[in-house]
Amino acid sequence: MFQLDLKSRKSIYEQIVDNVKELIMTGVLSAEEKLPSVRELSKTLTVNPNTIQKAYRELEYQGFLYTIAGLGTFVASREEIIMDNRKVSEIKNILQKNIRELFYLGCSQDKIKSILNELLEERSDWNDKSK
Amino acid sequence: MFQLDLKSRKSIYEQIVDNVKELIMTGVLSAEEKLPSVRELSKTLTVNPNTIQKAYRELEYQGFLYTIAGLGTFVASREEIIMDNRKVSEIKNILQKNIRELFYLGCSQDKIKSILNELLEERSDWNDKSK
Amino acid sequence: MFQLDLKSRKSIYEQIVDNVKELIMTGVLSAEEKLPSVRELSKTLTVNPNTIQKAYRELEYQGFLYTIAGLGTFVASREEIIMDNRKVSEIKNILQKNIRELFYLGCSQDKIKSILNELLEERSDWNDKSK
Amino acid sequence: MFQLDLKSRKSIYEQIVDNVKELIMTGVLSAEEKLPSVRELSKTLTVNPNTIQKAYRELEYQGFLYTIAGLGTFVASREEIIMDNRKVSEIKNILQKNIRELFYLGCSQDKIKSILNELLEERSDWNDKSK
DNA sequence: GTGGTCTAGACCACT
DNA sequence: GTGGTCTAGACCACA
Repeated sequence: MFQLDLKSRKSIYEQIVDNVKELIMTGVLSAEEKLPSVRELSKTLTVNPNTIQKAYRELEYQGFLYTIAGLGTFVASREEIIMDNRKVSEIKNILQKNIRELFYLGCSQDKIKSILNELLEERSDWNDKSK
Repeated sequence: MFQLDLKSRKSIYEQIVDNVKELIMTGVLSAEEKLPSVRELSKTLTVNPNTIQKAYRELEYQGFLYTIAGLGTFVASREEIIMDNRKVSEIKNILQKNIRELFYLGCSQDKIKSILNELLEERSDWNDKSK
Repeated sequence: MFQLDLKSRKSIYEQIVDNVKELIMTGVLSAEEKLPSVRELSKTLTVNPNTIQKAYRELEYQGFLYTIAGLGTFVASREEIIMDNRKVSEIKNILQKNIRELFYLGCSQDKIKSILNELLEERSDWNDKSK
Repeated sequence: MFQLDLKSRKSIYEQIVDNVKELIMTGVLSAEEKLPSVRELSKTLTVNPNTIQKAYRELEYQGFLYTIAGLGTFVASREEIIMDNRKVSEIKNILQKNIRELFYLGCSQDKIKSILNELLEERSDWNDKSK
């Protein structure tokens, strides 16, 4: 499914959150699909079950997963995710900070534009895949 | 100089790092300018001096500041900051992740484009200021 | 009859209990009426029979249903339900807690009053229906 | 501060959440006030620190507390709490369910009204206290 | 000192 | 089998 980087300063559960989120957002995991059980993924990644559960719960809070106790954990359908304006402006701030940093590192405005366009194109790609 | 948001989940030292970086990148703090001393800023922000110390050290490590013992801490000139390709691609990853999330939250491609353009425009603004 | 919300954090058997209780209390199911058999409801809701069984048992315990072996499960007549003071004060506590929360969430006293009145009115409605 | 009921089917962390919420909503704990540290409360209640932390985190998610790592956990000011309509209608459902049950238990409409009024009055009481 | 993360392993309720 | 809770105890980063 994915691999952990134990050397990263990111905590394990955060890495799991990010990886699962990416799998969902790129369409590798599709709506209503069952995720590996807590114990199963715990074995696969050789990580404590509590850590997996923490990650799954965080993803639930963020609206990406839902859980049926006794049955398992599933990918939420995209319609369930509420267009949260606080979240959007939070992301905007992160983008702003990073674009500034790119500039300060010496990237020209054109280079930055081309980077952003590239990222937008890639978005279209996996958007098509999920069709 | 700037204000801290104690209710943020960001750690205090991280907020200081980000704020100082922003002041430098937007040209509010210009090259060779002296920063407030650790003790001074510690009083201004009513924050533990160790926390300021840690933030300054981090900024030094990232190349934004330099310290002369006995004199103080100063803003490094922009040329000192190496066009670091690892750093650039790291930022690219962050941008990618966040653009994906915007899309997944329900933003249309056009909306995302307009957000990015807005951020690029804003960049031009303070680019002019720093001239 | 009713639908389950698998994405709810409520357990399935609890949802069944609540739904059946509601149907009884609003008069949709009337006294002495036969409920679908465990197997039948299990098919309708595509839910494990054990889960239905557990819900029926709970409703029996609470006094809303009674079972005659070999015949089926039936709605108890309202007189069977004892005016249980412990139960009443328990509900009072729940109401108190939730009214407090409404207030704390920023609802004005008037708004809360109008909400409560609305709920009382609605009560009169289905009270009439059951006549 | 408060006591746990180990016999309750409510989980320990849930009891802590409810108790702290009540203390905040009744004004016993006021805005910006520091809560006992995780370890401290853990000793007071003779409960594992992880359990306390889980409760504090849940309260943070709900907007009642905020945390500064290394400093402690504090009561959020009421203005921070967003009037969440989903939450309000969720509470409305709970109220509805319980009012229905009161009626079904044999309470007259007048008795229910007087109960609700009593609860609204009590609200005014501690509202005054917090002035 | 504070909270944050993680492990190992146990027990419970629900499906 | 599934997730949910809890304990005991360790280690880390931050203030």
